[in-house]
Amino acid sequence: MSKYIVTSALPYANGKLHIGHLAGAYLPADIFVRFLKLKNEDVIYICGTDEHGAPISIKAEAEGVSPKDIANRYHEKIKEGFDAVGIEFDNFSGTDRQIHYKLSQDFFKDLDKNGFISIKTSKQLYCEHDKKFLADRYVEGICPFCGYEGARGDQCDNCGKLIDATALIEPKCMICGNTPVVKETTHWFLDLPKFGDKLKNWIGTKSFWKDNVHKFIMSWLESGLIERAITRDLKWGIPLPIEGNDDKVLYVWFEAPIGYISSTIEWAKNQGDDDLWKKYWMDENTKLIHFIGKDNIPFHTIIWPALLMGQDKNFVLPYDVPANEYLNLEGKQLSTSRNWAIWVDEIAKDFDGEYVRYYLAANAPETKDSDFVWKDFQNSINNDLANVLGNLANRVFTFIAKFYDGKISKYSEVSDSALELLNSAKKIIREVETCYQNYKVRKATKLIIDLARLGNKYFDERKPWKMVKENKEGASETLYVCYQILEIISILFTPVFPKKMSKLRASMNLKSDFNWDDLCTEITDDVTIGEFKPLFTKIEDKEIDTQIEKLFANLKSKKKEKIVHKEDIEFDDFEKMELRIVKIIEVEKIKKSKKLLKILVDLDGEKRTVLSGIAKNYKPKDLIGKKVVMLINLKPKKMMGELSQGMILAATNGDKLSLLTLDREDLDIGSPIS
RNA sequence: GGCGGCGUAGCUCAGUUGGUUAGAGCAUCGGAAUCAUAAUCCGAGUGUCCGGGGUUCAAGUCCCUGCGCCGCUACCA
Repeated sequence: MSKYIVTSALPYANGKLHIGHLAGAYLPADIFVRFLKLKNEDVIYICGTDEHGAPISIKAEAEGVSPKDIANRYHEKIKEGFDAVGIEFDNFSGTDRQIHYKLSQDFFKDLDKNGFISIKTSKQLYCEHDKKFLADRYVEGICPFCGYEGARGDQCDNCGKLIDATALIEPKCMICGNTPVVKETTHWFLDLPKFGDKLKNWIGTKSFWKDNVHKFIMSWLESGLIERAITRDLKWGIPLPIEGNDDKVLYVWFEAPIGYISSTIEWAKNQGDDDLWKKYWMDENTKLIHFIGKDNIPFHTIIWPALLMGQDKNFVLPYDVPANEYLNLEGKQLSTSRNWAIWVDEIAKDFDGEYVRYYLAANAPETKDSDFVWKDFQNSINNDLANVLGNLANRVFTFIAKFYDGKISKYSEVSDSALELLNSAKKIIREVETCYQNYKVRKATKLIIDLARLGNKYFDERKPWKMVKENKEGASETLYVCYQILEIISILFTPVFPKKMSKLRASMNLKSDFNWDDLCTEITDDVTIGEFKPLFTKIEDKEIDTQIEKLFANLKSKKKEKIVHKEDIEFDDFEKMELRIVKIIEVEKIKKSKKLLKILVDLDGEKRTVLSGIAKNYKPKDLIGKKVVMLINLKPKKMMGELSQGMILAATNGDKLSLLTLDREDLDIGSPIS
């Protein structure tokens, strides 16, 4: 028997969980693990929060608490979210614990000793007031690309581009507000290219990996591996284990995946056997399976395996990395910043957590992005669960109670239709098993609901309500067979509905200690049913309408961004700008660009070429003849091989854009603006 | 522009290595039934499988091309 370590991506401890997280990395893993446990496999399910990095320490400083407080707070919130929907880890740790510190430092030391670490100096922003390097989010300034004022040191929130902090215009230290200086700093790099061949060979053995994962890795490998910095100038994190460098910490992406191991070590200690973790991590037969979202593919298939390969200890390498695609919400991509999301704790408050499990399982983004649609959520629950499965259970139970005082016996003769049904059930059992084994949760749920449909069909065909009047014995066969079908479903659906199915089994007076093999043994005893209440209650239209309203209300409330005023300027400053009316005479698209238009304008005889990023909002032919406002004396700039001599003014709001035009057409070209 | 993905019934999607008359659920219409949470069951379907070309005895599936949409990326003076 092989052992399994199943992990889900470590959630970052500075925010809550939303349904996209669940659908991608947690629910599929949880279902897989519950399935393996049903099969009595030796499996541990490991996770924990990722607690270091700049965003957490910045939030901490903003709130005047310690980073640890932030990490602890969200660790608890995230855990509550998981509990609410029944995601059950064998261990849920965090990366700010001693075990993890030591292990991460050991990882670094081994890599260093084995020649996989190099040192480089580079330029970074340094605040002389706070005496520290301003990594990533510790600095804000004007985005060199879009001009957005709140751009961070690593990325601009407005245009989404990655930024080299030294390129920021008017950078400001987030702590004191002073202007930082550019200073050299030293960083340690992981020499990824040295692992190139080894990685290629290893990945070559992974032909069974999901197609999307394989494609992603190959394009990464082909574009060439580069050395990657694994240290940061921060206080919050795991200190670099090299003397005299206590101002450096290991970068989160380096240490976070090590959390899978340290969480397992913690688990072993809790089990009272400190070395137990080695039996999993150091056995080459262990199947290490990482469930992640698609954004995590390179880390888990290239960098993390490289880290493992560079160790003295023989750690097992990932066996499989089933990466899921994204879950959209009502047709649009989930977005935390725009508040376009459904939070796990909130949905679990309004609906049964297992409804959420079912819907997300039935719509898992396994091969492509899928969509969470509230109306569809309601439909799935009401039709599949309440009407099909719930009703099957309900009609069988009430029938047995009503006509047989809650007790029926094994039938003596089996009808053809019963045989047919039981054979279909056997086939479905095999198919469901294959699906679970291959992370195909979506198909598994569909198959099980199909079985419930077959049950209803069989019940209708046999018409026990009629037969019971003439041949009570014969009618009991139908009930007995349906009872068997329900028993099968109670096992098949346990990975998805652990609670509901155990409730169902309790009503059926079935043993609470059961496993997958029980699917092969037919019940032959008399059965007595217990107390029964409907398994699934329907979701009313009103409830869904409320949710939809809430969703859009959130969106609106977030859309209103505060207007941040700029510093006052002198009239002279304004006078410096030469703004004039120009007429557009020729427009053509720049082939290589989606947004840029090349515009030729007439400035009272003089002609100028301007590039403008308005191709998404205006068609070239609609622009010709328009009189617009242009900044004339802006320094010319080359873009996409063309020289732009000025800037056409436009108002923007999100995707909307409008050129500034005149409300009196008779004004001359070249008229100044003042 | 580069890389990747997608385009199948009104809607959400299945469609394995090319192989009979292209499927499921929902919604719609008609019927049966009354054990059951008005639940269930049966029947009816509607399709230029995005367009065009090609390979093949055979294409939703493979190749080329055009269009449309999405994601990442570059671009936004």
